[in-house]
Amino acid sequence: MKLSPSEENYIKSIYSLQHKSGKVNTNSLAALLETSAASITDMLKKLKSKSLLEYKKYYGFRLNSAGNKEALKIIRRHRLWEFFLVEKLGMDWEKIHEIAEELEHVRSPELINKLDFFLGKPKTDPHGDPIPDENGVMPVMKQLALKEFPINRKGIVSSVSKQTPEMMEMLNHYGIKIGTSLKVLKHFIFDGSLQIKISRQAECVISGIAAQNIFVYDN
Amino acid sequence: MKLSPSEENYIKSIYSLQHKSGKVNTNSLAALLETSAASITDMLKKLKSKSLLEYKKYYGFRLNSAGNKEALKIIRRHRLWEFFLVEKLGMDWEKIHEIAEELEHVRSPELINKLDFFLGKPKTDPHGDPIPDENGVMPVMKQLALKEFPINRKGIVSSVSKQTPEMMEMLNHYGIKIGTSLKVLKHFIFDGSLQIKISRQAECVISGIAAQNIFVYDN
DNA sequence: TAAAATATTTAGATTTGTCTAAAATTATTT
DNA sequence: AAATAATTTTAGACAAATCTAAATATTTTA
Repeated sequence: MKLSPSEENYIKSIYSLQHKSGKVNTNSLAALLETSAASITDMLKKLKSKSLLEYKKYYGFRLNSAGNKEALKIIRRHRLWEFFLVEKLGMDWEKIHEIAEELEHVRSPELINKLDFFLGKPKTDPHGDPIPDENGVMPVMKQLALKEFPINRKGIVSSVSKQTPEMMEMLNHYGIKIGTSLKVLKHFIFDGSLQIKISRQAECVISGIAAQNIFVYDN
Repeated sequence: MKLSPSEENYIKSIYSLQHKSGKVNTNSLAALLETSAASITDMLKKLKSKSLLEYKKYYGFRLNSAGNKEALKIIRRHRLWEFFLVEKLGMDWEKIHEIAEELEHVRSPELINKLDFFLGKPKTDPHGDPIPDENGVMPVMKQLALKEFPINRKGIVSSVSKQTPEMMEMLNHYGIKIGTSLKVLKHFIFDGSLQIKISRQAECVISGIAAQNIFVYDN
């Protein structure tokens, strides 16, 4: 199946809307892709004709299993390149997405599998999002809000809900990054705050609100 | 200056024809790009309107200094990616060109400069072709046919003239690759053959014809 | 349940890069 | 130098991906 960069972007965005917000419709997709609703309709017809999409006029649409497979390939490429850009080239988190958007459209499977190997077959990208393997299988890792994480169990920070500058400032203060290892020591019922131990640092206290927005893998 | 992948491919090909064969005309460019002469004319007008090209109808065309600069940027990206594909991912020589053709169109300067640094600022790509630096300057390295290389001086194999399977078979037999370090020990006048010492191997003899087609950097 | 609001699709145009076939220009040959 | 050959350009068409504006369908609301 040959796909143009544009077709790939639509597939990826449909996949993303299906999984993040559940609801996918012409307008939300147009908003995400910053294009017109008319363009969405045009492309839906095209993707349907390529058998990647179920689509009925006015009724709705959704990726079929072939479309899902393609989406997972694109996501795999995107996330592996993001990992490369951060871990090997040392680029900043904020700058990598745009570049990975371009690199992801290079469709050589051999390239991607060798890149995967070179990077040490990472399970997650720098944002903590899982990287599908070469069969399109997402590694399933139980991910919990730090707030819900059991006491005295070692966890690995997997993602944060909003990557605002304010959030980044706070994480920076605590010395928390994706991949940071930590433990919850105690919950204070009074204000919902938590006492935690971050690896190689002294114990500290973090607010309940913060702990709701930091996600951790069981480990 | 924003350039589409297609425009970049034209610029690169014009540069290549100008430097390799000297003569650039509509038909030779059409042959190289595997497209029609009419398409060439169309693009020449466009590149002229973008002030990258001098062009007079029926008369001829050539990159101006802005066009040359763009060409060198594209070549830099291409060769750095080729180096990456071979040296970091371990891909085969034959497969890398096609992939680098795609990667080269990702135009982020920060990406390319970080990649350059990550790769150790290589001077040449896996084929031995020089990689322009970030100012668009080609590293000038004196390159000589092995046949003409002075006796008892250390040289680095920089390129081979024809990359035919026959040539590759022979190079493989001798254990010669791009980057291989060697010395010429003796010239046999009788048949033009040379006795050479390849690093970490026993001395051996190579024919004059072979030695005319293997190029070496002074070192 | 009509009317109004919202969402989606169609119709027709535009841009980019390409094509073929014909016309124009330049080069070569007799 | 005229005829022929080769090269280059133009004219007009096409496909992909987009757009705006109008038409159509669905949903909400009063």
